[in-house]
Amino acid sequence: MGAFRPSVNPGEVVDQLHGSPQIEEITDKSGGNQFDTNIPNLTDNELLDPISTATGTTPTNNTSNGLYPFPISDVPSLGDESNTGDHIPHTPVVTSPQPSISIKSDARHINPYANGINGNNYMISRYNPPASLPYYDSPQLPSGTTNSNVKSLQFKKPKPKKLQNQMSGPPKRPAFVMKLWNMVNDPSNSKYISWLPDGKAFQVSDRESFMRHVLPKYFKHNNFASFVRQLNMYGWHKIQDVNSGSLVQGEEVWQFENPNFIKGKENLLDNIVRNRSSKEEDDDIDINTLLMELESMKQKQRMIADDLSRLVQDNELLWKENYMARERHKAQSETLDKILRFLVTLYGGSSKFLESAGGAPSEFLEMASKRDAQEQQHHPHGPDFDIQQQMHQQPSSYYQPQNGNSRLMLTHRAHNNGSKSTSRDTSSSQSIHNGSDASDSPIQEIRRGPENQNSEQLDGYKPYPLQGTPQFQHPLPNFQSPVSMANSPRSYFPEISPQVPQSSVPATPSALSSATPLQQDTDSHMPPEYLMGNINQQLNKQQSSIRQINDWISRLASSKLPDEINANQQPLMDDFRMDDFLLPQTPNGGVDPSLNTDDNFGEIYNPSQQESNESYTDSASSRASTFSSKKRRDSSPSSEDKKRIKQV
Amino acid sequence: MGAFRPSVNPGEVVDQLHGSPQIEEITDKSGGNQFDTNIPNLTDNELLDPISTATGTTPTNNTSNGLYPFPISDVPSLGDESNTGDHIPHTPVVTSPQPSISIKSDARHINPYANGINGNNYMISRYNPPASLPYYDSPQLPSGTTNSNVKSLQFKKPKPKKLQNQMSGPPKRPAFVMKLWNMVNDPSNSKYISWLPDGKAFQVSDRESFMRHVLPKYFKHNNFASFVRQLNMYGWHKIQDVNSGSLVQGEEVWQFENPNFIKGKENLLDNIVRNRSSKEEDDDIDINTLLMELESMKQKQRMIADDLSRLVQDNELLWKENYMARERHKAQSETLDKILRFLVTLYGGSSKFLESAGGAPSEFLEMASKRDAQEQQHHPHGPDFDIQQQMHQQPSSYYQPQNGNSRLMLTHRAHNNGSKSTSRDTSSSQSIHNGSDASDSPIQEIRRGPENQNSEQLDGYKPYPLQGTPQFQHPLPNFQSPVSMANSPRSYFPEISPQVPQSSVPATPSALSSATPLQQDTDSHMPPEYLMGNINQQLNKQQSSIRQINDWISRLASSKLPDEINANQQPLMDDFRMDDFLLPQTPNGGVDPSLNTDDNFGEIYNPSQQESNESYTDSASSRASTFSSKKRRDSSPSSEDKKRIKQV
DNA sequence: GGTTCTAGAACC
DNA sequence: GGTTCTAGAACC
Repeated sequence: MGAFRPSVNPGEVVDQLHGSPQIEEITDKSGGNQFDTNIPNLTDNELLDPISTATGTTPTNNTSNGLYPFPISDVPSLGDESNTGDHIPHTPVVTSPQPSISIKSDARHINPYANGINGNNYMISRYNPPASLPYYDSPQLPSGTTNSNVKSLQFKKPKPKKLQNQMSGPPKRPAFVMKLWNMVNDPSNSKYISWLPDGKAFQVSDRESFMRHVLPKYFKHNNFASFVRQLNMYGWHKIQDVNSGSLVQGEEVWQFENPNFIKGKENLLDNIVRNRSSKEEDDDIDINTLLMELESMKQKQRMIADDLSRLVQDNELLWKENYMARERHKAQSETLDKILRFLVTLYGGSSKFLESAGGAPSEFLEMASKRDAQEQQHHPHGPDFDIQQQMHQQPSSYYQPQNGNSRLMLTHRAHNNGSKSTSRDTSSSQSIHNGSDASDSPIQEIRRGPENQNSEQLDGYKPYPLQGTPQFQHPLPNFQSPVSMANSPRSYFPEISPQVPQSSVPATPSALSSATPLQQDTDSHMPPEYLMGNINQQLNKQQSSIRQINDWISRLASSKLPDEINANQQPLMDDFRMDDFLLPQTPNGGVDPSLNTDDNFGEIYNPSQQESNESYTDSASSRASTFSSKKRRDSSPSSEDKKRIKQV
Repeated sequence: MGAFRPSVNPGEVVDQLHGSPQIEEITDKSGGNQFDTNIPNLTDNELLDPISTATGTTPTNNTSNGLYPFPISDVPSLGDESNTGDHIPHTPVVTSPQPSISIKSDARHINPYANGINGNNYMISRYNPPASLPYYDSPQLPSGTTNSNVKSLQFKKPKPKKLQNQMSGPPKRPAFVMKLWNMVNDPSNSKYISWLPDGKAFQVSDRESFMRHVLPKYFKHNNFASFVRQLNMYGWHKIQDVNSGSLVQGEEVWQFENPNFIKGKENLLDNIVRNRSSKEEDDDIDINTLLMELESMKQKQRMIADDLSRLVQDNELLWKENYMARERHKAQSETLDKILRFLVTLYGGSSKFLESAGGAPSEFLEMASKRDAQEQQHHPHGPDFDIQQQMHQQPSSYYQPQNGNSRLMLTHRAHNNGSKSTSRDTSSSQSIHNGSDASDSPIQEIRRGPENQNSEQLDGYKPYPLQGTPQFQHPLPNFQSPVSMANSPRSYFPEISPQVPQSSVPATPSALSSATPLQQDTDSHMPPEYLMGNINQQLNKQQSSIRQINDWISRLASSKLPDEINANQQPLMDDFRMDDFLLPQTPNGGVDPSLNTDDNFGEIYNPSQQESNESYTDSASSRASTFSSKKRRDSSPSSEDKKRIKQV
């Protein structure tokens, strides 16, 4: 049952506020009155018939203990005028003998029985029932009614209503409810308080008389305001009386209704509960948990931001580190190629050597040049992999992996543009070989693509393009940029993550982003196994290349030398066997089976990569490992070894 | 002036609540009274002398327009009993002629004038003044008084009090305040409302008479409750009367005080302001901004966590990538060393070559073996660098950088333990050279330390220890662990960040950590320039090593061949000049000056690292770059070159 | 800003 | 849970 909101013209609503019932009170005049107003006094009829309530609470005649200072025994002496008492003492609960007007209305808080000029002249109640109140679930509540009490609506968790029926024993009804129930149903009070004809509300016809004659019988006070406070506390609401101010009949009424306080339906009283105070748990945890949650989140956010900052710095360094590792690798590869080519130049002319080696060095070189191109096809994303949409900031610049070796490699120009200051700042520490700048130039690539024609100017560099693949020409963003992933070079390496979302951190942290983040729905992270597979593939390729080089060297060493030095080669090869270098051997001369695993790291990692002069001495080690100490002694360029080689 | 809290014994406090003044009201009886109570009626003396208020509002005799339904003209007909009117109409403002008891007290909210039994029997006011109210800044407020109204205390920003004195014109005082001021100061109302003797409060002696005779003259209502509501709204507070219930004198009093409502001090009225409603801006923004801020922070935190997760994955991959790049580099270095050693083996015996080359290869190798040890001293943290306290999870296992090349290198065993499944899962894709497992074993290190004796079993591997430096034997934590930095391998590389805090993200996100995070105070991030400097140093070392190798090869090539093939070498060297391989040259044969920058990336990066078969053809490129096409043609192992070499 | 109905809060 | 003082909220 909700508050009825009749759609009357507001202009037609007569202001009846000042004719509405007012609060009155009994004033104890037994001690004398120094003022000139005469307070009517009452007979003691009603006070001699206290009605026991559900809790059995009745007023006591205790005036001296201070707990109930209002003396019941004083009431009879309050005045000298008797009520025109027509009430029936101690009759059982019956329906109100009041004249009944058979107007039926669902409009609660509206008094249809007020003797007003216009029965349709409704007064709109000011009470906006909170949505959480269980007795305000009525669809009659106009949709336009909004409750702006944010605290009570938004922060109070709806409490599960405890079902009284499932409790053992009779339901415990609040004392006030039972007092009121008895009060209204007692015919002896019908002059002062009575049911409305429809039995859905009660009215207090004369506050003053009610206060004096009825209230003290049930409560420890005769304060009408306290009575109203209790009514409100238990869910009653005043019905605005449209005609209470007209005073045509001279009747002022206070009418209260409660959807669970219906004449004759005592069981409904079980639904009447005292409105819980906001003090008990709800409000406190609401506001305090909010505060704590906010503070906790702020702290966590700071810590996450710190982690993020560290990670960003790590990442920045790692990208650079990777880039330079690639460069080192490349430089070494070039050196290797150069050496090989030099050896080929030395021995390549020997057709006899090539045949005896089982393969032409030129073939190897040719194949080696192809190996990265072959690796290209192992990439899950081909050259046509579409990452354009990820690059709307720099739509025409992205890194296209061109071979396995340069998978994470940044271009020179891009890197220079992105972190020029960093590299320049630290370049002062590198001048170890200064004074010979011209000779300090790095090793240059031998094989060059046809388009690398302007590499003499650094900024004009263009990478060698694969056919049909766009080039990576634009600078990378500055690595120094803090949290945002948008500036991460990750987006330039689509083979790591095919879906690189833009930065999800809003630019203005204080702005509550009404737009939902875009990347939340899909987990774009690449499984590490995938990338590790790539890396391992590259590693395998790399190892196979090295293996081939060593194999070639081995064949070169074991086979006949070129024609020019062919005559004396045999003694050398008897003593210097390249297999000793290339294959790990057990002490008994066999191949170490423990090294023949498919573990990549086991294959490539050499734990004894220690730089020490002792490793070149015979007293270095006696361990029976891959190489026997004898073999190691043989491999060291000792004078003895050189001597034997020289014998060739 | 705050609420006074006398420290009386609570047991001595007499409950006077029910003897306190009550709310009363005028009931219009002009239309007849159907009830049996007699309401005293009033004379119309007072109503004929309306006092104009500050706003000039006076009740009108309008009974028909509905705006002021209480008819003033009806009042004279209300009753038949006259007040014992001793008031002076329209006299100027004078002090109350009431009998004055010269009790002076600072105890506000306490009625010292109540004719009680015990003047010290104070009633404690229930009003806890909010701290934000400007008129409750009194130090008299007991410190033990706590206000649990969190909303009003914690979330309402203190509004700067607008200074009325700085406004132009006379201060605008609220109408209610002026009405009350006039009301209390009008001697004609002294019977009903008057100053207390000390002039710091006023009292309403007889509510009923006051409501009937005074209120309508100033307000649009005769509702005492509304009057009290206004009083509360403007900062008045009821003074608890200890003797109001004793009724010894029969006098009931409603006494209200306001620190800025003092008899004779009209200027204080400027300080009386209506209590701002919580509806206006403050409460709404307080609670709504809190909600919005919370939601915004949650959203941002989700997004930051996503970024963090991505970065962690990136980092994980990059660490592995770096590790394997190190391995590749090492394997290449070993290959290079092997080739060189082979060459030394081939040619080292020739003392003539060594002398002509200007340096012994063994010297180079020796020096090369020292170079990383030399780099070791460039590390800012020596072997004694204390990172033990960062490793309390694995206190005895950390990575000690042993040389520059392995700066980021993980140990084999550690890596295997950490990500064994990953490497195993992807190892199936590497069996390109399967069928020859024994021969597929990786290249082994030639130089071995004395302690690498059990490397035939992979798990028993021990790295070669530097003297006095602890070994890195324990496995690294799993890289898969999500956000926490504690599991980052970063802590194993102290040269990157000397202070690696433990994870700052609490394990239980919902727990509001009372402990402050440890790492917040100091920015432990390493400047990138520092690490870049290290990297550049390594790069320089690496480059210088390669330079030396090339230099050595160049000398080797340009010098006389070993004795055995010495006779025919000269024609080869005339055509095959290693300098062409090693130094970038301009088309005119000079060294390309554009490459002689101190830019590290420019030094090491070779943009034309494209693997293509075309790079071996003469038609590959015509760019005038580091190598002329002629030189490139020369460098390719063409049959012509071989032929020339063969001529040697 | 005023009036009314209702709820909050403190104390009993 | 009851009583009292005060404040909130809606409407005027």
